[in-house]
Amino acid sequence: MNLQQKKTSAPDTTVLEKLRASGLRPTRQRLALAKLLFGRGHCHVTAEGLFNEAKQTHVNVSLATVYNALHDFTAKGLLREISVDSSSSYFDTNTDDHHHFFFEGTGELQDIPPDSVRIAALPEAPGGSAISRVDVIIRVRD
Amino acid sequence: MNLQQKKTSAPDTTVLEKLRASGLRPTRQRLALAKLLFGRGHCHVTAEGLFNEAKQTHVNVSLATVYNALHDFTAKGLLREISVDSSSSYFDTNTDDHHHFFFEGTGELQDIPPDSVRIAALPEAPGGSAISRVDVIIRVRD
DNA sequence: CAAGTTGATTAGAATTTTTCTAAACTGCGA
DNA sequence: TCGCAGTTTAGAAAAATTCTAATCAACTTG
Ligand SMILES: [Mn+2]
Ligand SMILES: [Mn+2]
Ligand SMILES: [Zn+2]
Ligand SMILES: [Zn+2]
Repeated sequence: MNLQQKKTSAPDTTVLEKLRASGLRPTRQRLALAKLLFGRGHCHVTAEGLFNEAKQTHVNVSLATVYNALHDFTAKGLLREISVDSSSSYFDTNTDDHHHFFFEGTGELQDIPPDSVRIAALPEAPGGSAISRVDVIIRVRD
Repeated sequence: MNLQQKKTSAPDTTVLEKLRASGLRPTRQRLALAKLLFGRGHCHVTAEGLFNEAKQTHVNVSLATVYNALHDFTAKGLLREISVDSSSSYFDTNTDDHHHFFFEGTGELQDIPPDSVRIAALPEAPGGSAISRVDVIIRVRD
């Protein structure tokens, strides 16, 4: 149950290179998860959600490995983590600077077109600290 | 260990009335927690943090009761819940419309003076949904 | 190219955070 | 005062996340 990668006959070159470029070993588990994450358009996933997708695709990884991969990808800038809700955190395959709608009923996230939010004034970062990110979350009731 | 309220000889009238006005029974446990929360200036607490304060003040409540009280207070508009961090959610005694600095190192929250953030443009709420709140969180590295 | 070394990775186990639900309590009407 | 009904509490359970020991694989050496 702990087989590691074997040379895939038709590797998804794009995803493979994405991992290599970031300095993460393209293991069988990471490749499979990266394919699920980056193989189609941008999406917002939870650990549990990605884990379930993996199961459906017969990709055998533990939930802990899903967390590890999500955190590793985030640390390398391939994903962005978003906290909107105490229930669980979301990971966003869109790492461009952008903001979100959060649908309180369904728990879903949706990107907001970058230009439709404009912040006119921002305060100074307090005492010797530096701004690392500004998150705008528009909560909507559906 | 399950004694309920008994008439306190010198009740904190302000806190007592705050609970009565919101329609929550002013039980011994809620009064004690409300006193910790509202008895001083505005603050941002986690369930665990408030639970520890309670222990230090020899207020005997279970952690589950702290969660119940925080959620009840939030439902009645006495508190506001904030998600910034997957580790745990925060509850804010300041229910006015305002935004936050989040110190990534220490995990602390700090209010931003209301006028120093101005949002110039906001998008329409998508398809038949209505905006319930806009949260701006400025993450800073300390 | 085999074996040994070392650092990276995986995933079961443990921990932390939050919620559920049965029991305890309280307010009210008889 | 007593019993009933809705409310509240908190131990137990569940859900979310992290820890760590075992495993794996890249690299070095012979
Ligand atoms: Mn959590
Ligand atoms: Mn949880
Ligand atoms: Zn997004
Ligand atoms: Zn605040």
